[in-house]
Amino acid sequence: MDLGSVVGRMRGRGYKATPQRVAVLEALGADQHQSMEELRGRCPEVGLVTIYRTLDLLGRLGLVRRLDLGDGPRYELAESHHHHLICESCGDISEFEECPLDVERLPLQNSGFEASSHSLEVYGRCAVCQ
Amino acid sequence: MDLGSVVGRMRGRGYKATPQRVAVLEALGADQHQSMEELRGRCPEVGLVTIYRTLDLLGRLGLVRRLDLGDGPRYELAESHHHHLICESCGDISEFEECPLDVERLPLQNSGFEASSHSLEVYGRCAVCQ
DNA sequence: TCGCTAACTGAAACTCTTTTTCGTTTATGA
DNA sequence: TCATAAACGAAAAAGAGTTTCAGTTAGCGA
Repeated sequence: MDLGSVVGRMRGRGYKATPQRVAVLEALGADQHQSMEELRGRCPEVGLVTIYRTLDLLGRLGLVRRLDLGDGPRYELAESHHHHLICESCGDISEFEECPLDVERLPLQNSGFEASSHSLEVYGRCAVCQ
Repeated sequence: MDLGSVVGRMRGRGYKATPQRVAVLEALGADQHQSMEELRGRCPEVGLVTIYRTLDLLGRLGLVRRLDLGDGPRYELAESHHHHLICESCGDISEFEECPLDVERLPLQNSGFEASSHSLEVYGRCAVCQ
């Protein structure tokens, strides 16, 4: 999803496409699963409060996902569905695309639960740390 | 794993099995994925600082797992390996035992990553909220 | 069983992250 | 261009978690 369509989607729902919001979106697009500190560094002209509010808004619009991989919250664009390999030794995070989930084995039929998304993290030791 | 063996394991590593630590362990055993607030309610005689320190110690011993399911951290005994269905509407959390992961499809061979554990959460709407 | 000591506890103070408040500014539609 | 609801940001507040430190205790050895 490109920036233009995101801006259009925001306007369509009655939200203003301010320069600050666009800056946060661009910061989010620059890398995967960034911490607040990293995001701040990518848009230093935007006030801290505004970053928090923008992430909240984008989250409610379904455009941004909030992760918690062990060391504080991280944020990523929701379009990038992937999973994480987290090294418990050095903290490095890498991602993989293919979803190793066997949907048939999810206990959804009997429970009446309707799944909309999921999150999978694999913890262990990366190649460097072994 | 029963309380006795946990106490034995702690002593064996040079840690003392104090009444406070036992109380936290019993509180953990009372329910799944509890918040700090719930744990506090289950062992009100233990100081807040000691609960944090005990959870940290038990985590390092591999006896307790820390979860983050969207609303702050939660804690559970590591012995109970299961996954979570989280209702985004009412916040209810239920768990299921069977692991729907297709290990063959995990990209571990080529990456050199050595997995030791994983965490899977499915988000959606529970039967009641639909 | 007793006493020693390293380990442990908890109240208070502190740090860090996130949220709220409120006066000012601005994107957008008419 | 103008009006105005929405948004911004600085400061203050709230909240979660950590550190400090003086007093207490579990567990070992005698």
